Amino acid sequence: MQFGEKIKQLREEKELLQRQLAASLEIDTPMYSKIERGERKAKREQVIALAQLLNANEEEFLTIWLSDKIIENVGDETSALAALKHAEQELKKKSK
Amino acid sequence: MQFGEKIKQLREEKELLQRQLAASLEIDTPMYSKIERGERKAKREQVIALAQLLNANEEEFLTIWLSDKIIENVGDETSALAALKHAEQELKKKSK
DNA sequence: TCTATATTAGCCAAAATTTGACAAGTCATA
DNA sequence: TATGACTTGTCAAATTTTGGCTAATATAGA
Repeated sequence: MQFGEKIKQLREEKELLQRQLAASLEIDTPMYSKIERGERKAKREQVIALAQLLNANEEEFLTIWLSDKIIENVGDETSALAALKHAEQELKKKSK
Repeated sequence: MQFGEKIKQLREEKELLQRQLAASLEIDTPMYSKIERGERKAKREQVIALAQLLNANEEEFLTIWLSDKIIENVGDETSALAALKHAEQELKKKSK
């Protein structure tokens, strides 16, 4: 599940309109539409705002949103999976 | 192990100078130095060229290099690890 | 010390990417 | 047709990245 799908799903469950969420985020509707379709990426604060507006878990939202960014920049490299695993190891090192 | 450390290690084992590799890559020495220290990131073709120049495995080089990019853009998010795992799952879906 | 060579630090402008906004488009429904 | 919801396309402004230059620092040998 990607971020755009996620917020679309929740928005529809709550029967909200794009323009309502757009207004809350202080962006225009086309921009919100693009975020929902993954054509543009939300900024961190917007992710947080959306979690609140949609009564969702902020951590989960950030996780999915970050995951989108990661996938976007590994592109279609064949070594993508190996790189992800390598990155995990490096991250664990860093946190120690 | 990050990309910069890796090429530095191999370069020193082979007793090559930064300026020699820089020349092969057609960049100046300061730029090469920055790549080695991770201050700048190499471009894909440079990674491949370096693998050849240092008799190293191209796939491995690309993996480490990609991993650097990933780590750079997850920044210091607390959800970084979870995002990596999530991204792995999404990637696996995509490849199916 | 003096010199030469290797490496690093800082800076800047050009190039590339991202961003936000707008106008106009489609689609469905009354 | 008319309206409301959403999408598409385009554009310039803003931001980021890039490449390369100059100067600083370090290191080793004469």
